[in-house]
Amino acid sequence: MSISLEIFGDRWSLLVVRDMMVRGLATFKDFQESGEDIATNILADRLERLTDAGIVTRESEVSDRRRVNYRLTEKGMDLAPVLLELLIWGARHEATGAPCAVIDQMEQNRAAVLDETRRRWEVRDRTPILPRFDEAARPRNATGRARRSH
Amino acid sequence: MSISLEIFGDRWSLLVVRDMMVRGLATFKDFQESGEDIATNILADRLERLTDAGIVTRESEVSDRRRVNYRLTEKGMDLAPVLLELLIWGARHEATGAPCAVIDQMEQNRAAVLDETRRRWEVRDRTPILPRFDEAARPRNATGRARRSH
DNA sequence: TGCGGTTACTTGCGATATGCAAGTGATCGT
DNA sequence: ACGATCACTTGCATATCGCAAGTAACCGCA
Repeated sequence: MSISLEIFGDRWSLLVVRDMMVRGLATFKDFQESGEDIATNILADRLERLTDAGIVTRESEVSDRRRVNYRLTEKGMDLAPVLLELLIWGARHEATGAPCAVIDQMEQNRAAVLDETRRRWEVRDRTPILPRFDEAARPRNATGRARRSH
Repeated sequence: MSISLEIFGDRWSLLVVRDMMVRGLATFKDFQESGEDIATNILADRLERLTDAGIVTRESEVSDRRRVNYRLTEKGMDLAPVLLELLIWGARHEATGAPCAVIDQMEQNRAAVLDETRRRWEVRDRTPILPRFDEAARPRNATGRARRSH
């Protein structure tokens, strides 16, 4: 597991994987615009490392050769249980803006959530499983913008 | 979950938690001697952050006041499922030295493993659940020592 | 009561990684 | 042919890491 942490031992790698898995992000631009505020050089570096580690693959689109699509590999998809547990933990302990009902339901149907996630991956269905609850764009606080301190 | 990664988004934090949970490490010295090769300043920093985050508590021993015991909180223990899944993932994909049989068995008895882990925590039983499979001290390679490159 | 050893840390400092802003080159639509 | 788009680089300031050495509180023992 120490080896795993040499891959994921930073703030961005797992986040990138999660965003691919549950939010359907696939291109460099997707990540830039995702609201995660990741610097472009870091993003490039993390995508490279993840491909080197065999967790994602790079496939450039035939219809538009500027475009590169990143896709999780089998190995990457096998991280789904880890991410699910981390999501549940975060929701329970860290005040992510995720509605309790949604989390409770995921917690009681772990297997179903994982199955559905995998099914979408197999079919290349990129519609997000989860929206962005956390950090910004919360429903019930007035400003919604300009929260930068942490 | 991005919030979780602000806590665990580094190479050591999760490792410290894991070592407390499954190897029964509790003191500063335990970690220094654990073979993880973590620098003392980093260790001090991570232990402080983890206590600040409410994941471990610091309790100085009454019989020997030099000694400080770190212990996982409830919140820290709730990371057990995450760590278990990460362990399983690593064993499957990253050639840790863990025997397949052990992993298979854990995978099929997730709930039992988690129950046992929690029981030991409640009873303050610190005998390790898992030894160190990974990295050093592998049984079947001749040298065993002097492996520093990565 | 003094003294060496133990425990849990700091401190200093060079090396590495991060984050921002700006730039580059290939490709596309018109 | 030209401006826009996409996927990155590059330069540079700042933050974090990691090693080695040092320190302060405390313990056991003479």
